[in-house]
Amino acid sequence: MIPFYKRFIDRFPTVQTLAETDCDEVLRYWEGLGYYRRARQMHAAARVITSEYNGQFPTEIDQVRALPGIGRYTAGAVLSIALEQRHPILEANTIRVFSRLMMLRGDPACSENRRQMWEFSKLLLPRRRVGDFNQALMELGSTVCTSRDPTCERCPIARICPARAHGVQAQFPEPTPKAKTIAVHEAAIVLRCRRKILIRHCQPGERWAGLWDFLRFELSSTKMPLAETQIIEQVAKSTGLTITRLQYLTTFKHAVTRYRITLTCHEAFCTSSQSTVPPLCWVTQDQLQMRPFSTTGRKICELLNGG
DNA sequence: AACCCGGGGAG
DNA sequence: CTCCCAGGGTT
Repeated sequence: MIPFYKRFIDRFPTVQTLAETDCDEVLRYWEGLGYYRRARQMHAAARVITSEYNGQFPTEIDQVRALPGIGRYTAGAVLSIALEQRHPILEANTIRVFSRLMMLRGDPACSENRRQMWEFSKLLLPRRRVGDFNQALMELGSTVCTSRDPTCERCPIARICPARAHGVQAQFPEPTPKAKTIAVHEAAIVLRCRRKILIRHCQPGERWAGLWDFLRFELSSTKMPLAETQIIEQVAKSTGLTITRLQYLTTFKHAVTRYRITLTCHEAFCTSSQSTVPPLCWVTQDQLQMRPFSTTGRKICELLNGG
């Protein structure tokens, strides 16, 4: 994380720098971190701060919360830590601490329990050093009041913890019922024409919006040659281009939220590059490194470069 | 209120 | 492999 942070701050030292940069460039510096929406939202927020607040980060909680990508937690954290304003926070670490201090039954993620924990966090809030207090709560959850095997012997508030008093700290927080995983098969196609490769700008609402990707489709079957037939059809349908040769490259497995994706990568060739319009774009192999890709997209780029 | 998003580190 | 993570937005 630290190298990413340093590189990012070096390139975008101020809100103004961030605001005047293309989103593509910002995403390139974010590439590999995941949560790409956050990069786009931070970029959008920088533009709001420049246009609406004369480049000065707002100090009213409602103004801060109205910024793209900033919700109740982030607004409270920024204003309490940076400006010593008296706002509570609630996030993964403090949820765990509170679930033990409150002996909270049921899924801590459910809305009623969330509401109760926000109320609890308000009650706990000190009059002074709110920022330190909020950070200390998170640090306590991160280093002492841990998810598995909390070290209560080292906990500064063990004496007021009812879960500890009853010796039931291991029963909290109760596990969130987890959605079962779904197996998905996808195909990525590196489509070549002369010296160019076809890539696609992922659109708003799609996964990896704002990033670039190779042609990618969901497959109903991985059985050859049925998959090949699907690929040829899908390429024709989405680009109007006709594949003259299709070759298997490799297979990646990766997980996205509850999906377990098996991605089979192919190389394909066509003789005409006509009638391809945005969001499609033909680029040379060298130009691939200028564009932000998801991690799987970048793996395919590395494959092409002989990685 | 339910659901969506990404990837890496730890165990 | 599973669990976990300094959440917010959309529907």
